[in-house]
Amino acid sequence: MNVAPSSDQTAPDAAAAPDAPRYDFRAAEPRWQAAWDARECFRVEDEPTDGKPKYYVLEMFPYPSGKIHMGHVRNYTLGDVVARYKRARGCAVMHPMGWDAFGLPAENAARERGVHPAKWTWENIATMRAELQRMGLSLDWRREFATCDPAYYGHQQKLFLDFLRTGLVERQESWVNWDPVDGTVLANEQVIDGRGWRSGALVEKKKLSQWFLRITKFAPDLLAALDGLDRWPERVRLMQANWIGRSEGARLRFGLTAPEAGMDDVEVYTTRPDTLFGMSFLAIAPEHPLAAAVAARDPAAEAFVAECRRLGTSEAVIETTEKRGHDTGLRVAHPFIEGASFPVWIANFVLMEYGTGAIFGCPAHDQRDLDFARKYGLPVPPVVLPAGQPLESFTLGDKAFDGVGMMINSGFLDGLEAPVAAKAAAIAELERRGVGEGVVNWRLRDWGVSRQRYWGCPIPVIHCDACGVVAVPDDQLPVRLPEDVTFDVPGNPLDHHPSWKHVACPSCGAAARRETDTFDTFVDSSWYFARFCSPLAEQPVVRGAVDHWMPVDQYIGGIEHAILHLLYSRFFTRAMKVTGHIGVEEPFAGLFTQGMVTHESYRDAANRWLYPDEIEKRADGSVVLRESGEPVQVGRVEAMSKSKRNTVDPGAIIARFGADTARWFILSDNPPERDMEWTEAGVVGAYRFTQRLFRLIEALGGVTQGLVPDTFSDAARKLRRTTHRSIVAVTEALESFAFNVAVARVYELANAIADAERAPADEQAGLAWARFEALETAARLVSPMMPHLAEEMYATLHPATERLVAELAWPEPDMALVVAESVTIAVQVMGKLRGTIEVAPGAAEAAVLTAAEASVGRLLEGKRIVKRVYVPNRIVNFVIAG
RNA sequence: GCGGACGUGGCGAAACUGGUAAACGCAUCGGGCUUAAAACCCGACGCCUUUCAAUGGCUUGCGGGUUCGACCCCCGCCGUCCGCACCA
Repeated sequence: MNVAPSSDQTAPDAAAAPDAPRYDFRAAEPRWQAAWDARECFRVEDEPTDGKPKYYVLEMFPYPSGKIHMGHVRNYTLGDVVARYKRARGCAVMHPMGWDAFGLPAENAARERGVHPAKWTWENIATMRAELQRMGLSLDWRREFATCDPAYYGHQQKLFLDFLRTGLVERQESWVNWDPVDGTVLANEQVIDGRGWRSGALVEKKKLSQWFLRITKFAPDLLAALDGLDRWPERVRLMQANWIGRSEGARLRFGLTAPEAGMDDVEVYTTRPDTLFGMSFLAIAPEHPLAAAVAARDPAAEAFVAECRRLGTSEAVIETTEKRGHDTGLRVAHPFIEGASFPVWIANFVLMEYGTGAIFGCPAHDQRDLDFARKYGLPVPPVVLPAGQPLESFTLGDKAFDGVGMMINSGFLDGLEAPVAAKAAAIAELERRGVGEGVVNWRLRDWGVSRQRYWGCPIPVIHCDACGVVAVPDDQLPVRLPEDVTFDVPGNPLDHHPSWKHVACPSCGAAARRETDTFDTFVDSSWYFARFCSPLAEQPVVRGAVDHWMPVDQYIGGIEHAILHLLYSRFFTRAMKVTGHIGVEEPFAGLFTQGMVTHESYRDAANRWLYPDEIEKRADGSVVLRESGEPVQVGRVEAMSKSKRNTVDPGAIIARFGADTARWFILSDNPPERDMEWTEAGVVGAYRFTQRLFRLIEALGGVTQGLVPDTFSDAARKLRRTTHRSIVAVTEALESFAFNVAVARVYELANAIADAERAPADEQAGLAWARFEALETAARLVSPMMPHLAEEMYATLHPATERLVAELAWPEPDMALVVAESVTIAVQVMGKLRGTIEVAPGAAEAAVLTAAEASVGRLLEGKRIVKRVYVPNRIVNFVIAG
């Protein structure tokens, strides 16, 4: 705390003090930002003709929630390093920024504080834009847009209508969380312990007719194409593959022993038809039509179904709730076992959305079924004997067996291997009997995009009693949100609006109603990357521009988007290809997912959360309240969140330490894919380094770079080797996203420069020149990370220059200087390190072995060398006997 | 519950393709500069045994395995975190 830049640093007397030369970020950062602006360093054209290779860097655009947070600082710093580095490498870099501006928080603000969502959003955008600009990001701000602007969402409506005409849109029914008191649909996050967050009312599932984008049409391709995304993290591809969830199994029909409400069988999907002989019951989802039929005549069943409805639609909640069921009294016949029948249960863990909404329960070989069977005392007949286990000793406890084994108690399947061989045999038999067939099933569901909300893009259709659903004609786009809405009544303001929804049918002219639902905000973010290529165009995208810039070469954002946003964007790009808007199928060629920013959390004696600003860390290690000196409990390090008050405001950090310091620290501490802990000590350390680098320049005493000297002292040669090795090392680190390593290499270079400052008098030959070279190199190597300081360093070294580091090419290493003069080889005996030897690089094997043997002679005395392992330039290992 | 990841000194971490574990930074300690403090500069710093010392022993969450050699590959545990379709 106490080493923060103090006010005296900018005070006139301190600035005049000859012994306190300081890099003044407060003056320098705005000055260099203005210089970049004036020279339009970061501008690129929609359809450039300069022949440079294109490189599109994009970070996930922010939701304008109020102020930027540290996650944004991390995200945009990472992207900016890439953008600046690639620019230096000769690419034409497109690096745009915009606003994911529709969403629930704006509506919450309207309801809680009476501020209009548009006003709230645009004010937030203005604040956050200014904050981002203070970070010194190399953005082409001319491309900025917000998704809540009709100039953006009107084009989105056009895309939707194109999808509609192409058969990529469908109306389907689906279940939503319904708050009966607020009369509104709730997001899963708004359902807390089964109750609406605002009203506290018990939430119910309700069926609504909604718009769906047919992402399932592309399921096979979305899965197969994952293989080609070789610059995506493996774990993201895995998560997507699991989400798409291709499975091979069987669909089969179980005949009811007595028909119910006109239904005489139940269709089931299973991935394990081989375990059919281990059936114990059949279970249907509470939303299944058969469940509704039973509930209509059985009050107990109705009560159970109603209770399940209160669970809401969250899969996580459904699957973690205790498994419960209700026996309907109905029975189904077994497809293979003559005369056998099984009870039909309604079960709260069966999902209507997956498969057919009905399963057959085989408790011995499925954990959920086993939990259910144990609870209700249903039989658990085993049909797969684990490989290598004797039949007599095989019993089932609380763990279902789902591994490889041999079929038993299974009629014609006995002796076959489960699951693969037995599965094929079971499907063949189902098909022969005509009661079922082998199918491929997908977990992926169509994408419901209807939201009963105001602050979103209106869905551009009109409902006419005569004509049905009619598309809004293109020339009437955009369908604009009305501004005069009120939030004092529950429900969707668009629906309450006195006039907005009442329109004439475009087809027959009769009185009709606008669709009052708006789009899921994921729609907005599913094509913004394409819009950035021609943000002012009259049509959604311009082929010349998207064909040039797409795909995004490097996309950067949080791991929390690993599935939905990325999958929707991949789908949308494919859909836009079908409708002719774009030529590529994959939007993001390269993906990097960053970790979260975390911080310690603090509470006072009464267990109330405290902001980091409210506490003070004393030298003795105690932590107290700044105001009162009362003790503070230091809690876990966890993700920054408003509720735990463990947030640090980037605006305040930048004001105190400067943008470069914030950028440097956020890059320096961990690998960017990992969570990082924001600490006061870390920022202060980064700040000190900015000053140190600048001091090293001033220590040169205004030397300018003359001709290359004829001779270099050992010290000068050593520094030059470090300089050129640093270029190689930093370049490699930046290329591989190891920014923390790049930072470490810069520290090493700075240490080497400081060492050179202290070289003795007889080592001065060429040393000043070498120091100049090292410092200029340092300025250029840090420029992607600390761009303002880099400019200031460069301008100080070259007082007459007009050039900006932002316009310079990346430094090239002199490889002749990089090669080592000698290498250290580890000498091991039996794999244990026993010594080291110095040899010339590439020395002959025999000579190295002789030297190695001599170096560990004692340990080899009286022993027989069985084997000599020799790895050039690395190790020698002697394996001995006796 | 299902799916995905992560685990190395006091702390954040580094370690190429299986080849000297701990680069670099933070914290701490010692010294210099200073009337003094801060800042700054120099040095030490994985753990253990030992009076000292190292050319000693141990060490990458835990337990096994493969290998001349394992943070890295394989098997089994433990712990922590993220996602689960209407938050963005």
